[in-house]
Amino acid sequence: MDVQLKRGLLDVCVLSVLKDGESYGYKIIADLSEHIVISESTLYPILKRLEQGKFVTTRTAEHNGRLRKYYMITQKGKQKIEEFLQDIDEFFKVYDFIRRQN
Amino acid sequence: MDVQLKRGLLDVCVLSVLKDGESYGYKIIADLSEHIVISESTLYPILKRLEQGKFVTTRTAEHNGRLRKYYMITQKGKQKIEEFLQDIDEFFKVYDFIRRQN
DNA sequence: TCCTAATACCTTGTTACGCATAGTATTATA
DNA sequence: TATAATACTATGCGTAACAAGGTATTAGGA
Repeated sequence: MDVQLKRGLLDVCVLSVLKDGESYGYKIIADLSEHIVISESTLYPILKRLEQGKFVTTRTAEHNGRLRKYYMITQKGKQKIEEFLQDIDEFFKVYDFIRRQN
Repeated sequence: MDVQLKRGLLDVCVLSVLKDGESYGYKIIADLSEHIVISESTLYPILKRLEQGKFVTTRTAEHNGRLRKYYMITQKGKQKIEEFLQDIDEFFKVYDFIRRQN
């Protein structure tokens, strides 16, 4: 997908995955890959941002001798999804405008 | 609208306005303002990019003693709109994914 | 007459963010 | 024993929105 179009989606995509239950970096990429391509160097900064903004909380747990950082969506995170779903109406209206002559 | 969501739309919005006929900076802002907020410091770099990418051509003409730079969409510019309208399907699919739990 | 708004263009600097590349380390598998 | 998979992180680049500021002319109202 076009990079600029993705920018409006990636944060919410990650939150949306976490709404199904806690997850961790590597798995989020795998789960999202069916719907949108997201690389590690894109996801981890997003997760950091989301954590700093209190849209997610984290816990670190050992799994097969390796540390895994689990991310859980917060109430604020769920609200952000809701806001997105409301804001998107404006997007659709502009889309209709662009499509008007076709 | 959310800045990140806008990023996928602004270029195509400008091209879309020009598809109705040639126009100039100030008027493009006015015409678009019904649909999307775009400031001068956002539009003029966009117009420059579009011109460099041959999506628009320009002519400068005097109007009431002032110079106006008119922008006209090219075939390549019209193609870019078409590509957007095709790409947007992916966007909608991701949108459906985000909306799935609601 | 003077001032403000409107018209019309442009540049600079800041900030945000996607992503390629690279680095580290462990476990599973062929 | 080597390679793929798992798992996380940091650095640097390029793109783009936008606030702020600058220049210049014309129109209209006080």
